[in-house]
Order: sequence, then structure tokens, then C-alpha cells
Amino acid sequence: MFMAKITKTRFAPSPTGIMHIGNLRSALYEYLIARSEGGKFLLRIEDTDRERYVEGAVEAIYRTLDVCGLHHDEGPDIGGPNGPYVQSERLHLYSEYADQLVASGHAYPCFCSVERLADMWEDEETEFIGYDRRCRDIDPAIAAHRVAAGEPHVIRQRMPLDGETTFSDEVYGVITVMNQELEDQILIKSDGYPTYNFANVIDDHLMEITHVVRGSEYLSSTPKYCILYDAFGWEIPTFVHLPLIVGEDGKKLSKRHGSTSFEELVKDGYLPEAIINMIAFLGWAPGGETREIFSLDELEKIFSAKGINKAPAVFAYDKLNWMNEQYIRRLPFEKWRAMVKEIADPLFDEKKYDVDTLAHVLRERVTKLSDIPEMIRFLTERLPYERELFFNKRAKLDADSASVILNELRPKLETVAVWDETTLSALLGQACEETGRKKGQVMGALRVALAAQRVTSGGATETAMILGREEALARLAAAIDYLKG
RNA sequence: GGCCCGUUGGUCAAGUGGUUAAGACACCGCCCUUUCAAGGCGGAGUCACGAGUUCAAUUCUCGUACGGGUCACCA
Repeated sequence: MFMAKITKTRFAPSPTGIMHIGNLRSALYEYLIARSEGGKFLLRIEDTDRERYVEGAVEAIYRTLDVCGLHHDEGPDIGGPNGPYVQSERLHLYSEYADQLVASGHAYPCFCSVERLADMWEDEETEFIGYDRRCRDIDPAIAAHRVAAGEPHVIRQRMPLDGETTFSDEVYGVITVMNQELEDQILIKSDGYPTYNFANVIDDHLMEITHVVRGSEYLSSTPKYCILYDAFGWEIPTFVHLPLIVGEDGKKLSKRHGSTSFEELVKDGYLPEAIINMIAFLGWAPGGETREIFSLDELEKIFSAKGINKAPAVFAYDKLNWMNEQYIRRLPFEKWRAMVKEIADPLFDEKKYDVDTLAHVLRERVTKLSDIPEMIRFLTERLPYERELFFNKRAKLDADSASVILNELRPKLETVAVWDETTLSALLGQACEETGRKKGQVMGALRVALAAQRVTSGGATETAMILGREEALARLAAAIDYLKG
């Protein structure tokens, strides 16, 4: 009797720098495939390249996964049944398995120097594919002797010279390649570390990964991994290769497309939830569903590898902007208020202001957090007035009529008892009735007087609220003064 | 260059051997409105091309073009 194997995926980043959007999306899909099938998601650090190791990169990985809610079930920080989860701590395993392949004839030591290889690449004449296999046929006994004598070497995979290899990918379908196209790739480097090409197979098998999910750039090396699995007699996992994410010019996403790392986007003012939602829909869509706003919890329920596309997807900031707006509007008010406060406090410095109204006004207008300072600049500093600011065709307003209106308004506002929305609103409404003016005229004049800006976040009463009585009256006086002269 | 993969509006995309080929972003217009937004309503815009299979191809097959990936002691 067989137990259905539990789905297990892994996110296996190398600590070589920032958490790129492409990496994050791989992590997300890996997480979702596991969760959608009630399986496990694990984290493995692939630090076999000592030269590209970046200090702090591992911490950034933990941090990002955590704020995105992609919690793993096994990993370096929490352990698990198949540890260690850091490749540099698994070195002995790789060499054992490599020895096994050498013994079975599936691999061989290669003594070629990097210099010789470099020369070889320069030789345009030769039409060989990759390494010229010079060491492939050294007598095993002699090779073993040279290795024992301490001669520098790498271990290479002995590829079949004929036949073909076929595998099936969940996204790309059945793929077949001629074995003669495959290079005798390096499995163990001369420093004793495994290459990705070797370590991923060993670890995925040992860690019982059922679904190998990764970017489509690995598609062309997958046949080599299949041959490795076969050499060990291991079951080949399900492959799920993901389409690439490209920039708006169709080229691979890079710095010149703007912010492409998770942390940069957050710094730009995008909410992690919006970023996750955005990249979930890059190259994937739930069939027969037109909604596009999904929380991570909801994605876990509806995600299916079936909906993954093959074609590269363009990362569009327009759409991200929209998503972010949607998420901002759905935020619990208290949370949103706290975000606004954190940004606005230092800008208002010592000055008092009405955070609640500001947060309220900003909520429907902000695209990303980093827009806020510029949007509220007119509140934190007094901008210079210009007569034409008061001109509004529709309200039939101009500087002269504004001057009259503001003078009428001033005494009323100065004596208002309670400085709050309802009182101000009522007072202004009343003023319109008394003078027979249109509301748009009065409101418009006051709004510009308070803001010194044509386009503002919020209307006249809201601006008056945010500024507070003292500042609002001071600005009103300043406006009147300006219009007089 | 070899090999591999891809191609539904500007972008993300649903979908099918017979459909008026969904929806979203962006764009345009209107409404609402105390400005700007938000919101509501509406509009324009797509099956890369050429053969073949078929009563019928966007859908299946083969070519072409274009795009991408990969050919490291990087992952």
C-alpha cells in the first residue's frame, strides 16, 4: 500500500546579493505550490560560490521571506529532518556522491588547468561543444593515482555520447535533447565545492523535494540533471520551470528598469502585500476568474501550476501602482494612519497638525508611500501665492473676487467656537447663503488661500482641519494681505 | 552560431475546432464633485506571418519572422 507522497518544494537562493523580484517570484510560486497541495516548503542556502558571497545577503533573504509571509517549514534557522540546509555545511555529502559516480563510471577526474580551458575557448576553429573531454579517457587507475598524489582536479560528469534525453516539465511539456549536445559539466570544483549543477540534484533528492520549481533559465541544463538522477537510480522529481520576468523593453529585468529588488520597492513606498499580489499575477492567472486582488491566504487556496504561462512576462510598474493603491485603500485605518504619521511627523516638525484628517484625505490619493512628502509639502511649508492661482473658470472665481470673499470669511472664521469639520462646514455653507455666492467659489477661494496651490489633497475644510486653527487663520491673513497688494 | 523555449490589444491575461475572443492596468470621453483624486458609466484597441489538415481554424501540423533562454571551476 502506497502513501501519496507529500508535496515538497524548496526555495534555494544563493547569498550573492539583493533579493531580486525574479527570485521572490520563484519563492512565492514554490511556496504556493506546496501550500496549495498541503505540502511543505523549505529554505536552502546555496553558498557554494565563495567568491560571490555577499555579507548580509542571508539576513536579507530571511527578512524578505518573513515580511512577505512566505514562512518555511524547514531551513537553516529552524532546522528540520534533512539538514543541514546550508550547502557549505554539506560538503562531505557531495564528495561522497561524486566518488560514487566516479566509481560507477558516470564521472571522472579532470586535470585540465583553467589556463588550458581558457586557451581552448579562444580556439575558434574547434567546433566541439563545451569541454573537449581530454581527461575523459584517462585510465581510471592512473587518474585515481594522480588524485591520490594530490594533483589539482575537478570532477566532471561523463555524458552519454549518443542517444537522447527526454523529460517532462509541468509548464513547458515534454522536452527532448540529443545527448551529444550535453557538456561533460563540472560536478566538483577544484576547491572541493560542488557546482550548482551537482548540488541541486543531491540536495533535492536528499531533502525529498517532489517539485523542483525554478526559473526557465535552467530548462536547458535539466537534461543533465536527469542523467544524474538516473546515474544514482533516483526518482526524477516533477519539474516546474517558470517564465522569465522582463522589463518594459522586453529585456531581462535589470537596474535600468527601476527598482527590481524587493527592498528597493518597499523603500519606494510599495506595500509587501501589493508586491506579492503583483508578482503572483506575472506569468500566472487563475482560470475562469476575473478578480485580481488576492491575499496570500487566498492565493494558497486557488493557486495551481496549471495556470502558469510559458511566455516571459513584462513587469509593469503601472499595474503595480494600481495594486498598491488598492492595498492602501484596504488597509485598516489605524494602520494607514500610523504609516502617514511616521512620514508626516518629521515633516511637520514641531507644528501641530490633524493626522486623522490627513490620513483620511491621503488614503484615496496616494499611489505609493514615497509620494506623500511631496503631496503634503504645501501643508508643511507656506508656498508663495500667485494671483492666477485664484482663477477658476468654472466657479467664476478670480483674484479680485477671491479677495472679497476671503475678507468676508475672515471674521466668521476667527470667531468660530469649535474648529472641526461639522462646524466649519456649516459655517461656510451659511456664508454662501448669506452672500448668495456659489459654494464652489467660496470653497475654492479658501482652499487656495490655505494651500497656495491649485491642486491639493483634500478640500477647503479638510485643509483647514489639518493645518489647525492657528496656522489656517495665519495663512488666510497672509492671502488677504497678498491679494490686497 | 548550436541547442531549447516562446508569440491573444501598449502591458498582464481568460478562452475555444464554429464565441459579438472575457477581465484588469494604462489611454480617451462622460457623469459625480469645493480643486485633484477616488467612484460610476462608456469608448478605442488583439489572436505575428505563410502554407497544410478540416465543412470550419485564433485554437491542430509544418515552415518563416521576431523575441527570449542557454552554451562558466555562477547559480
